[in-house]
Amino acid sequence: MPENSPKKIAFDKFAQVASALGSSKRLELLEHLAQGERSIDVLAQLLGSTLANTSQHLKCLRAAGLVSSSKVGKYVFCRLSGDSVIDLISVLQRTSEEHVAEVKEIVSSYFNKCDKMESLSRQQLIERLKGGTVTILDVRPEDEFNMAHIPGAINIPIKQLSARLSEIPDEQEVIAYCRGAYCVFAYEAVLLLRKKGIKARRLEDGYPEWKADGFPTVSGTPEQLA
Amino acid sequence: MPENSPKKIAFDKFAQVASALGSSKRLELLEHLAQGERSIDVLAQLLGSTLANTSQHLKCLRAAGLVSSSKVGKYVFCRLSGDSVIDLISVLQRTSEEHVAEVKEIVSSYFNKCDKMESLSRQQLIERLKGGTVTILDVRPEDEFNMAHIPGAINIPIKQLSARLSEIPDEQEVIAYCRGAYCVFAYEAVLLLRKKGIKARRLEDGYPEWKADGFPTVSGTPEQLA
DNA sequence: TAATTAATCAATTTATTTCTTTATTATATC
DNA sequence: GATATAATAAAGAAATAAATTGATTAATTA
Repeated sequence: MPENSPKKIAFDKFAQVASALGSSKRLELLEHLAQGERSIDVLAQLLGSTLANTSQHLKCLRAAGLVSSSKVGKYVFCRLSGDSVIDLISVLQRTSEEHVAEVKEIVSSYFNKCDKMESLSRQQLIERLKGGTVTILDVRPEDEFNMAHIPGAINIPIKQLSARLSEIPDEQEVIAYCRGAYCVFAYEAVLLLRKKGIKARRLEDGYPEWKADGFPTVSGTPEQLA
Repeated sequence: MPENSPKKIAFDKFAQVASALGSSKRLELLEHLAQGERSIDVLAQLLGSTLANTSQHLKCLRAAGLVSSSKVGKYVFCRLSGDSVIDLISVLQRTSEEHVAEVKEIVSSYFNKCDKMESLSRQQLIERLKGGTVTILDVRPEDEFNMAHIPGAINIPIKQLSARLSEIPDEQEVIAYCRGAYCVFAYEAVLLLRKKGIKARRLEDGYPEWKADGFPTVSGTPEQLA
């Protein structure tokens, strides 16, 4: 490929974007940002990394165009550059699941172990909702729920779930979701609920994919708890 | 993220797959493989790299599950693990185009310069074909055309195009395609044809995307010219 | 059987990444 | 104005990746 050809320049940029996705830490950052915007400070805490390190990773994501940011007071708030970033991550995950034996193994042995009757697709959930016989359970932390969630969902963070079982309506199947297809919260929730005799299934993806697909969402005041 | 959690393992794998895409050389390899299977020897020549170097890059792509291979005689033939690999690359390119200013700039100033009246989508081409008033021109090298191409297409490699203009039917618009959305062959073909007074446009993608989308293709005997 | 060729392996050098530490800048608060 | 805090920048150490070279392994051909 000629060194200064437009194709070479474009391919180098594609490679830069792919490289930005080539770190599990950055993928985790993107997963958090997919829930809503956050300050770098908070992201660092969520990752359990230093502020400097987190700042560097975000610099890389910004250089790749995947994340944008703006300063408000002394905080820099970061967000995904657009919903297509969620699509990209989603396709990356699905392609990996299809072609990488280890991922396939993890998914089938872990994420679907309790889900022999398969998890529910977004479209299936929509149809169930028309019947009105479903409880949508958002098991993410409260602040993520407050930023935005699926309409009609109730929020019980996974850590409080066993203590707050009484809040779940009787006689209805529960559909649990969390941060994404590979987030374990919803999986754990389904396990717990079934142990308690409650009929429960996992939504196949999480909030970000729901939003990126153009389905309706409810956004609360983004209590940007910095 | 806990070190040995299934999520961490999965994310590490996702990162490995993304990293495999994080090199313009490997992206170029994938582009060639998207046309059909090839021996490592031939791939090395196409890239202008050494055999050892190419072998190493392919090792990386195989480890990421994106490429598979099998030995026939003394040749190792490589191919994409599946059409979803084309989808992944496609989404990577489109997301980059959307969010990276440099790519957007290249695309608009280079790939669309002669295409103010926009390039044709796959679906649009299908509809045009029903009218029967279109010449589909495949400007890839002959061996790539022979491996597989869009039904009804005629093949004139870009290098021979100016000498073989007489083979193009009169009075019909020409739709040119090549290896992908960022391959310059089709662009150059359209430029040349228009200069000669022939009505011509670019297909927005290339052969790989056509195939990955499930549209019909014609596969010739894979003359594996090793 | 010897020689050739495709591919991999192994070792080396060079270049990039990643993470940590320390210093600096900007904003907010005391 | 002094101090605390969020973020970046800069510099260094450790780990990882890339390209080159030479040796090794198969399969083919002479």
